[in-house]
Amino acid sequence: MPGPGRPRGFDRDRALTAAMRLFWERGYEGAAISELTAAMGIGTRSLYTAFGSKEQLFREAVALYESSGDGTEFYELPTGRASVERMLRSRAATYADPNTPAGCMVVLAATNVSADNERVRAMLRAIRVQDRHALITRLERARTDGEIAADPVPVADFFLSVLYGMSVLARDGASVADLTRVVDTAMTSWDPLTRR
Amino acid sequence: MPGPGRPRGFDRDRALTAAMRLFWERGYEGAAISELTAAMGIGTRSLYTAFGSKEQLFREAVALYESSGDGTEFYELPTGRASVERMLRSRAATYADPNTPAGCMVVLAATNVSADNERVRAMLRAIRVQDRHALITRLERARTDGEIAADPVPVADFFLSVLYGMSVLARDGASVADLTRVVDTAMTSWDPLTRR
DNA sequence: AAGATTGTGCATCGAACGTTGCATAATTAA
DNA sequence: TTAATTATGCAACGTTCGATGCACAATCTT
Repeated sequence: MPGPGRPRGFDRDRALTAAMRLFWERGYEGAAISELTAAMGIGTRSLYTAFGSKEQLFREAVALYESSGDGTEFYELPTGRASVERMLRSRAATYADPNTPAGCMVVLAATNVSADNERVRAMLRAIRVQDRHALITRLERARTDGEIAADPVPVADFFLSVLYGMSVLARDGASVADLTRVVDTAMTSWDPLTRR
Repeated sequence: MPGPGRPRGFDRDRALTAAMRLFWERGYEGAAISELTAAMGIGTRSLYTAFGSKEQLFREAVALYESSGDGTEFYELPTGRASVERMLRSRAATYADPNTPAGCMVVLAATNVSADNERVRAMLRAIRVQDRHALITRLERARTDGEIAADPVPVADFFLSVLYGMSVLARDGASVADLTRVVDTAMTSWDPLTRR
């Protein structure tokens, strides 16, 4: 259903994917419009007609990033331990995947930003906070199930810390095998959590 | 020993400290020269006369940052466990100190940069790699001492991951108490490392 | 065929970026 | 006192940033 008007001369989804990759690699401010248009294979005017502004393009890119990766389906696994472990291993594999930029876009793309773009930074933080609460919720269930005895909040923060740190390690060149071993070590912390 | 010429009209160390704080908070590219001069209380020309360029100012700021925090003296503690634990607790306290910007400058100030400033990013990564090898060296000693049985490299990467992740948690608002609990949990991974 | 609507290329906008030239001020050395 | 040397304020540099005005192209609707 094209509607009236001249049809778009490029594939919007492919262009958005290219923008996502560049934002992922360079961060919000590190990716210039001129670089984005080059990567997307379109002109400046087409970018603004199709996406509105750099910030709106970034928001769409983040939404695509989130919908591309595995969501929160690991949290439906029967045990808290399996949920956390699956989450960490899945992320480790994508963070160090040589076919995509290293690390997590939500963690890295706006860690430090100029005063003008604080909104962008706050947006990514909101996603992290939301993900944190999803993890806390899963760990609370693990406690009511009698699987762990510890307070879920610090446990969640511990595994989040490992998760976030893996993004930096990946940026510094860590392989999937390297990150997998990090997860192995992190999971040895699980058993002590079962005891009060 | 002033030497010839008009004397500098400001305290160079205090100005550098102010620059360090702004770089720490906003990152290399996020801190504009105009903001730096405002924070340092000097004019543009004085900044360039005294420090040469933005990149040189940043390098001095990083050097100051490194010399300000505690160095690697925890690695001289008798056990590997005490070394690692002291390092993590010390960093946790500074990362969430309300009197300074949250997190670690070396981790956060150049995680994503534009193509022009890749050198700055590489410089901070070099520091991280160097710190990583200091930790690996300490853990190798722990193994030869018979304190741990595991391979030191993945163990180092695990604790580094926790460390790096704490910077992100601190940026998202974690308190010293929060990070301390993260360290508590991380240290429960130590005992399993002693067994093969 | 005519009108309405939307996309694209070109040129360019104002603002901010990091940086510098120049005249002048303030000091030491001769 | 004079010369040499360094610091500062002012104004501006060239470049890049994100964003836009406008003419024209290409489609749907009537």
